[in-house]
Amino acid sequence: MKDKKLIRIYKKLYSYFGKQYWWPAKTKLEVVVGAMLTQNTAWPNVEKAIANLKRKRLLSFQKLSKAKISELANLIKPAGYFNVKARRLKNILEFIQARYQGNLRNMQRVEIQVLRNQLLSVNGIGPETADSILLYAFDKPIFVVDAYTKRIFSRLEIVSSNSTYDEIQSIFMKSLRRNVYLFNEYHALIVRLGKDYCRKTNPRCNECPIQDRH
DNA sequence: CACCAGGCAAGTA
DNA sequence: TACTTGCATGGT
Repeated sequence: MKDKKLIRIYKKLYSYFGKQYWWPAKTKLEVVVGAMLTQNTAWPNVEKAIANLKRKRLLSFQKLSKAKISELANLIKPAGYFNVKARRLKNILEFIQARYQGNLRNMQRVEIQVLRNQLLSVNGIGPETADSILLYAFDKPIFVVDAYTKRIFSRLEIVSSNSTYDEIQSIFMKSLRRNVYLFNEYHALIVRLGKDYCRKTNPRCNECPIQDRH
């Protein structure tokens, strides 16, 4: 199924907003940590939490692994849900230690669907977090679906409002070339659009670059 | 002041 | 299977 609409919308967004330069992190580990912390949380709050970890020189695999959950919880407070997220960080760290000897480079070589299933088996990693890690930490060609994607594209009647994560993902991946750069920018552009334009309280909705109501 | 943010898991019927 | 609720800080 060759839906050109998705390509058209991508081009519109890209020419309107330009390149988004995601993910805003230097290392794979920082992407993983950021992906966990940003669950249902505004990015600026995640930045504060990560800055706290960096200030304590804790943003390395070994240091994070040694840190107590209570210490992590205390440092990541600005990102919200800090008790839950500290536990979840430990879960992914323990998984990487057990399965990959704590070496993120070992994960890079693993086939995408295999790695995706492994990530999904970790308590605290759902489909969006798994796919964010795959795409933005490991450069795997997979499309990240989030709340904005669902809302905006269901109002455009490209997906239905009761579609599941996998259904929406499948629609995007069937109509787009399997290309890491494209998937990277497209998701980032959707977030940009959703944040800056497409919300009820925002009067700028009129000047929305894809010309519709979301 | 209310609302919500780059979700997820666990509980309920 | 299909909802609902808890988790929590900080920006608008």
